[in-house]
Amino acid sequence: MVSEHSQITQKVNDYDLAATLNSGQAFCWELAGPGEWRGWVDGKPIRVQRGSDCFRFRGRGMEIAKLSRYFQWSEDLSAIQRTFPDDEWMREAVAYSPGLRILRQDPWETVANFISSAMKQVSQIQQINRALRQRFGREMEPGCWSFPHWRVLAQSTEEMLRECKLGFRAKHLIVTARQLTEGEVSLEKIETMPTDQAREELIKLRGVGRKVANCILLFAYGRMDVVPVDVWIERAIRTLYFPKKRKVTDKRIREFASTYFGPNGGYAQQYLFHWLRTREKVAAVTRE
DNA sequence: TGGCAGGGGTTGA
DNA sequence: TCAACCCCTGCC
Repeated sequence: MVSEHSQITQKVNDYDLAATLNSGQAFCWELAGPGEWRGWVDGKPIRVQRGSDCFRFRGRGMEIAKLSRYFQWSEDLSAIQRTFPDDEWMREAVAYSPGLRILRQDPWETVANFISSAMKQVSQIQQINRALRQRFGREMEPGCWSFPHWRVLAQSTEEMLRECKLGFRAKHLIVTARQLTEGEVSLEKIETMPTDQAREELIKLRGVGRKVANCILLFAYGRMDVVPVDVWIERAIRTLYFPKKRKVTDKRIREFASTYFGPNGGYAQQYLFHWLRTREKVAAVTRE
């Protein structure tokens, strides 16, 4: 028996859905219509639309607890923002998209996405996510394929993964899928580990280095103090916070990132990242 | 239309 | 510390 589509309306405050879904943390969302997004929560295809003070969800078998955990609308955003450093750049980044949130995503899909992300742009990571679903996932609704379990990818071949536009990352993803299948690393156990230990554990996975591990900790395990330093954040820290110093080592940048932005540094980083990326796009479009 | 540089990172020497 | 990895995109 196929359950019917249902609808859930949830009141939300301070939530910029577009910025949140489009800020390089999740790769399974696409615009389905004006203000309506199509994507996945808890392995189920859903649609979400922003009303004036609410979200309207449509889908089959949705659970409010799962939606709440994924979208994190209960987090007190202004309390989080109050922990950010009070400087000109942070103020500008927060003012640019004040309702930007950090989602709580499925660990495995986050691992796979960020292994795929090495030297890739957001749109390309989205393409890979889609290709993996179509090639290896289950069709839950016409045109909607679930993200494949690691056991499925572990049984595939590097060649098959390369057909999903993974390039040299295909090797990394298939080895990681096999490591998980063999129980070499447990994504479930990481949930309760202290952050440093969790990071070491994630780095055991092939294709996961420090930056990718930090993304996984922030976007899948809710470790809000973890700041992934990618080239955007590195560039931002160099130009915004060390404008006069010529030689600032990478180590110094990482140390600065992990202390300066405070107990919710990962959140702060996401505001800077989104502001820099889209501001540049806006500048490119409006350039005379 | 085609050639070319370069990219949100990791690995292994 | 640095080249190699693969391929898509944007630019000329």
